[in-house]
Amino acid sequence: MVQAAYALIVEKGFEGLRTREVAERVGMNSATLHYYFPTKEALIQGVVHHLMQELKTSRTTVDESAGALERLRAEFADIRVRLKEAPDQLVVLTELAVRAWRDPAIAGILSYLDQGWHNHLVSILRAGVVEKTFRSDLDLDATADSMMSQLRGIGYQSKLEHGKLETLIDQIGEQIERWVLAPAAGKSPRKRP
Amino acid sequence: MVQAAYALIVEKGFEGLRTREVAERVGMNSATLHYYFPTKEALIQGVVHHLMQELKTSRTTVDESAGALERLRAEFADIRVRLKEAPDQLVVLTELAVRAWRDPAIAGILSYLDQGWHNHLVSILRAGVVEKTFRSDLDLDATADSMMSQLRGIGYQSKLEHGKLETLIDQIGEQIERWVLAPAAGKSPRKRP
Amino acid sequence: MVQAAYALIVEKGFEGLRTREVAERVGMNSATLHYYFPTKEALIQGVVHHLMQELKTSRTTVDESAGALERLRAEFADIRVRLKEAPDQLVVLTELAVRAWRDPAIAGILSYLDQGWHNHLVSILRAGVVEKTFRSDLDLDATADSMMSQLRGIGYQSKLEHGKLETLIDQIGEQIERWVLAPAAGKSPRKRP
Amino acid sequence: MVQAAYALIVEKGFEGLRTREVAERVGMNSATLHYYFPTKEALIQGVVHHLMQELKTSRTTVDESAGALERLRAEFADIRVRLKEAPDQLVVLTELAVRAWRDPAIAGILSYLDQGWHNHLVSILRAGVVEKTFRSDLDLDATADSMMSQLRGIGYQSKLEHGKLETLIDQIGEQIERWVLAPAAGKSPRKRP
DNA sequence: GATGAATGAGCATTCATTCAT
DNA sequence: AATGAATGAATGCTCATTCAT
Repeated sequence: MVQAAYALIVEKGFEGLRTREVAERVGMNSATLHYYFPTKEALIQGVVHHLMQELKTSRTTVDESAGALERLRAEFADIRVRLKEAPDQLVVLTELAVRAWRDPAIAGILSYLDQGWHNHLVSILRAGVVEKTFRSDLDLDATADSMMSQLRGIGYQSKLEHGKLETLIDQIGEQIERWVLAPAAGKSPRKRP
Repeated sequence: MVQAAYALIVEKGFEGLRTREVAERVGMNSATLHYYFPTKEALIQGVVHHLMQELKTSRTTVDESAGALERLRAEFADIRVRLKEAPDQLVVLTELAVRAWRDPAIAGILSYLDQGWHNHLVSILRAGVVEKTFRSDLDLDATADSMMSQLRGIGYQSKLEHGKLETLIDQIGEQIERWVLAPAAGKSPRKRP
Repeated sequence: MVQAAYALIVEKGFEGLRTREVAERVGMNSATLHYYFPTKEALIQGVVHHLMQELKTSRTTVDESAGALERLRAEFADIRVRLKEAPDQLVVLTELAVRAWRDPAIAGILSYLDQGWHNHLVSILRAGVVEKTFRSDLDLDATADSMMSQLRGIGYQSKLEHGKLETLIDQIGEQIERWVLAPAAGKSPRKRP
Repeated sequence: MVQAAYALIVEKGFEGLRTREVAERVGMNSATLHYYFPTKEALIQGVVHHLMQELKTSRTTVDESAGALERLRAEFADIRVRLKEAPDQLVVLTELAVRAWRDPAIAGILSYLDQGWHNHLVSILRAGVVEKTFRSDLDLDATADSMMSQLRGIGYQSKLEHGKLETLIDQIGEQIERWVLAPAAGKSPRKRP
């Protein structure tokens, strides 16, 4: 039900979301749909919450004991996996982001999500600074924000052909690493094992 | 007329665009509007072309003789100026980008625009490499793409408060410069092997 | 159950009567309501019968041995009391009267009620004529009908402020008495003791 | 258009008024109806104003120079004529009166109408007192109100068979005259010349 | 060129009623 | 007896588009 709506949004966008069609896909009367979601808005909220759940469960697992760099790379890996296996998430998220411009309810939810992401990134960066893997003069908040913006930029293009996206992520990942890493003495830190 | 539609899209998004309201704002009958733009799609095309024109005329002027770095910085300056003086352009552009996912006509136009932008960036980067300001091993296409993605990521947030956006651009600008610049002789920490 | 419907009709009229809301107020499922009243019409019938019961039990008590004038005045007193203590009855009755125009079932019930009222009034009037308190040339049926019409007129305004209604009843009561009473020799018949 | 709605209300009451059906009767698309009356409420307002117009134009004409009694009788004659020739007016008016209980907009219009009627009656009564046709101790306001209530009571029964209504009006008319007229010296005031 | 009027196809939502449990 | 879930048939209203003038 929520998933039918979800799929429909992926296909036709919020603009093309029709309660009738959602009901039809689930194989129920449109009145029945309204029995569960009294209003279209409520249905959308359902979709939003569904998406939130999916976004919260990260796609990649890292040891808590892992180093900051590894955890940072995991972030990129996460996006990479999502882009490949569940690009729909990014699609809906983007539609949501645009809709949030005019819908305070969605804006609220999204900003809550962003806050969590921001904090998560900051904690990684801070850990990196502490363990001296990352530059000591790193502006944690600003760097987290710029990372988010860059990753978002990628997400916004989730309909691109996959190959191009891979290259994009790699390049931006490297760029960020180069930005973040402490200048190592003698050997290059940015080589991947 | 096109401008009224443009303004309406900024205010309410594509979803909230009504031919009647556009006509009303111009002070004409909605039938008259349909005389000029036989279909809503045509009107949107008009808006798209209008936007294209505005996007093409860059907001910052640089000497043709300027160095590559200067020209690169001008790109960022351009976004910064737009974000301040004409954020509407970015708003509509973003809406358009999302709509392009399902509308091949718009997708075509946008990809044409992107092509132009890509080529422009590549030419800057190539110049930088030639004049040895930029790294000689730079992947021109990939770097141009990543720049575009990053700048787009910023544009997508054009409704953010202006202060935060400034910081964002600065940070990303610096990041890209660090990525692109040739290692100065002797003490560059960001050296590639 | 019937009372919940009754109350709802008072609040929102027949137009605003929803089976779901009735069930809700009784604290039961709307399906259960339909178990007892298979149709909305049936529920309304229930309300009608409930109202009939309440209307039949007069609000004022008079000795059977009382004089015709006294019994006539009791009729007015009855309305006056109802208007004060149970205006809802008149409200529902009025709604019902209007509905009866198109609903023969209700029309039947109401006309039965009217018949009873008519006969009751006629019996009072006849008694008055017999005991010579009332004019001998009184047209019993016509007078009863006109009384009913006048009292109904009052009932139809049961949402008026109470003070005005009191005055109205008094005035009309006096008027009817003046009409009905036999011309007394020498003194004015319309003075109340 | 308004007339179709008017007719529909007469037939099925406000409860049975459907914009679609109104449009259908006029032979137009229901969207066209909404072009003229953007909302159902607006359509009803149209009906109300139409009715007001019809109610204002009295059905009987009396010389301005006529005596108070004659003018009073004209009032009754007016109702009698309406009841015969345009009972619909009374039907709709009654529906309106009931609806006014919950709809302030209609309540306002109706109370405005009542005010006019009240003033009109008072002016007749006052004239009668001045010319000494009517009792000098007449409470003008109260009498006007009671007359209105009584006439309304008749209107509320406008679906009755015509014969009964005639009798009703006559009886109540006589009653009111008896109430209002100054006691003539020597002969009964209720005899009609 | 311009417009008032008209319209078809839809849309979210409502509501009395039904049905399996 | 009771109920959660389901449903068909509306219902008021919207909107891009068309058409006669």
